[in-house]
Amino acid sequence: MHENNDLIELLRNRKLKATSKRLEVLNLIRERSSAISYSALQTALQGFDRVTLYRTIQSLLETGIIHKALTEENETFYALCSSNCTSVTHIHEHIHFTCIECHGVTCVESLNPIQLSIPGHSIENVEIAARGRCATCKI
Amino acid sequence: MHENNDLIELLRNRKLKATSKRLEVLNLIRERSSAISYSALQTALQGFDRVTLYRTIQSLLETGIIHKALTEENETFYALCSSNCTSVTHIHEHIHFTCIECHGVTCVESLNPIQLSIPGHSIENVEIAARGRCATCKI
DNA sequence: TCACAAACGCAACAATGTTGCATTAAAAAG
DNA sequence: CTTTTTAATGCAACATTGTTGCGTTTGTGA
Repeated sequence: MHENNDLIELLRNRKLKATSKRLEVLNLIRERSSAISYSALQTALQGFDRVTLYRTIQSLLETGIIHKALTEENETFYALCSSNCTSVTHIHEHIHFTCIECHGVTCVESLNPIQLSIPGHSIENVEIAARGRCATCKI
Repeated sequence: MHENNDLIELLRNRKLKATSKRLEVLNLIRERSSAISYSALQTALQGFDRVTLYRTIQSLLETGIIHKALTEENETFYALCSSNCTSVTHIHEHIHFTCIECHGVTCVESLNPIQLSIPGHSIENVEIAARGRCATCKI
């Protein structure tokens, strides 16, 4: 393992052991600009035990290292959290954008911060999923 | 079957046969104020074949009679579409609100219409999932 | 009422979720 | 640096949901 010092620190800050499996998973998620689907993770991680992948994802989710991207696809997508997420604070201001052409899922920042209010309800956090064409597929 | 005439019409408009199974499912979805989870559907529909439920949901989704509610829960929730949805036009302006106390999922209207724009991207539709406390659980 | 197309139920298999437990690897202690 | 402690992994096993094919049943239009 080479340039993983930052990932190792990321894990240790969350009291997770910096194991080779977790580093493999995190490297995969980090190295792409878009979110990665569960099946893509599986495919890339040949020889990885199914349960290990399952539990690795769980612990990374719980500790705020990665997050799920809500999409209308039937698959689950994962992406790295912004640096200030923890198991307690786990809030993203960004939008999960699904391209209806290439099916890539990316985290993009919204220009204008979304301010929602629903009468009688208290709102803790808000997730936004948009569908459309990404810059590459827009013709 | 009693007051199902409107549901029968709804199905026939979409060129779906108004079968007893579909009416059962639609009645369940309609009769509650909140969205219904897959497992709740299954529980309520004892003796329903699993595949039939699966294909019923598929066809109702495809024809714009019901829609999925995106939530951060691990379950899928379903709710009736607004009356003008079809297989082509399938757009909702409302928000899917998940209560972190009672775990109910409801479709609520947003006060101010959300206007998003992402540089370089074309946006076809937007889904918003909010989490918080509903009016009942807000103490 | 009949014929046809659509929907259903069953069987079967695939993919993913989930738990317990023995083994192994990482981190902390000495 | 070695030992001890603790967490993570791999395996087995089972649960849940997704998905397809096909013969039978049901709804609908002729």
